[in-house]
Amino acid sequence: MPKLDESLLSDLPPFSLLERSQIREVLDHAVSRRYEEGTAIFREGHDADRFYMLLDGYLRVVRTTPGGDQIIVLHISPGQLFGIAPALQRDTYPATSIAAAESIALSWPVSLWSDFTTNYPGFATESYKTLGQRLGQIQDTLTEMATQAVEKRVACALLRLVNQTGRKTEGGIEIAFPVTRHDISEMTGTTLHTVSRLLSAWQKDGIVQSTRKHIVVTAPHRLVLLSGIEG
Amino acid sequence: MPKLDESLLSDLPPFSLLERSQIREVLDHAVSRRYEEGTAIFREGHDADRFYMLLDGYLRVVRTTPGGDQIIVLHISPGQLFGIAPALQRDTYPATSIAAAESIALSWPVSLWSDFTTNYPGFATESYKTLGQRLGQIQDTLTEMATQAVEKRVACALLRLVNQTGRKTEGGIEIAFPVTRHDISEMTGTTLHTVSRLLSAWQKDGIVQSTRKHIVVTAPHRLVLLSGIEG
DNA sequence: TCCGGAGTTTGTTTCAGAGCAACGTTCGGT
DNA sequence: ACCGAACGTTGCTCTGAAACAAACTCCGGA
Repeated sequence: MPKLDESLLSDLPPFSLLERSQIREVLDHAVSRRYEEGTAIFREGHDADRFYMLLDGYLRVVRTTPGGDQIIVLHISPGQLFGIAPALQRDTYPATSIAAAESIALSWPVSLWSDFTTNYPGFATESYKTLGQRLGQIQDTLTEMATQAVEKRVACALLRLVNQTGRKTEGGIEIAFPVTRHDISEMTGTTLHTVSRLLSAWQKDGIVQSTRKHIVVTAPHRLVLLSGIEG
Repeated sequence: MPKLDESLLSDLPPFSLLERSQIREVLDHAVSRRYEEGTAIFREGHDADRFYMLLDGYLRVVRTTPGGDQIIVLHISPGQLFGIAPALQRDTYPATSIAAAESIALSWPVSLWSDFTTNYPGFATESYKTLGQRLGQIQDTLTEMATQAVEKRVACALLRLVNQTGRKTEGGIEIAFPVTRHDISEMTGTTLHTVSRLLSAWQKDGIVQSTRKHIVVTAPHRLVLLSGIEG
């Protein structure tokens, strides 16, 4: 295993207040690993024995119903902690996370969690902040799911992807990792058929531009309108 | 303000590991207040300046969409912490909480949060545990909302109420606080009409027994069946 | 080069459940 | 005792979106 470079972490919020030597410690305890697209990092219900930080790539966090239906609860972008079940006194992961594109993540054994929170200034604060954001975000999704029609939900989902992972290109904002119609249907609780129809219609209207597994939003403002008022 | 009795808190998880003298301290900083049915304890978006513990009664935690639709995110039962936005570094409450029945709650200024977590053993642990449970619960609801048909959702909602607040009576398990059809519709993202129809049907089948604002589940096992497999 | 599977599109059918409307019932206040 | 408001029930209509069905396209591997 090659030595990890300290600059990997020094700018990321949970570690940004640390001394150089502390970052060294953190890295020395970390395991770095690469995940191919489609690979699971951990699975729902398994022993929560490690916690993670995504360095590169994108993940989807997924829940499965007893009936076999899946839904995508949220996406993780580089620089975010995930699998932080230990912070919540859980002994088992509440969801599955899967690499949506080739990804790299660091991980630590849960036994270090309390060390991290007590010894490293800002780490606990930042972790709980992410947790708070995530809780709020899920509540948003829930509310949206309960009250909005499919078209608005899909518009919102697209906007969320764009805000979280979008990068500017000529002709619009591009979603930075592979997304299928099916993925979007699992974010919005609908069928891939309906999503496909909506995207086709929007493409005809010049709002989006999509090919297989790849979406560019050409007119974000018009998508905001469709999503109902505020962005 | 009368002196509060120490036995109020000594058995509740977040405080159960504390010395008598520590409980005294906690109580001396607390403000106790009574809320009439229908009163808001705090509202979405307002400054998160206090955190709370429900001593008696029941609360609903509610979110409102820009379009004016409401949904009930969760219910709070006696002994639970709520309004713990400060634990998540939020400066504003993410939802509104309303007394579903006459209720009594203690509260403390947020400035004490870090004192509590550092000085009182078990307090931090227990708080984050509740948080974790709540996050898991909301993910459950979200998944359910995204994948299940209305009938199952309503059945699940009823079972959740029963599990959380149900008490045995002759002839079934009774939900311990006033619930309207409209409330249930706001828990399940449907209309009060549909809920009314379902309850009528179930009453005819002898599964529930309801009068205005009051529901008794007479055949919980049959409701479990309707909710789809596991309880 | 061909094959198979994954992803996508589009048409048609069907129905659960929202929307609308009207009425009945219970409750609290005066 | 009465009134008005909040809560609940039920019938009818109509539509959004699921379900079913069938092809088409792209991609990677043998």
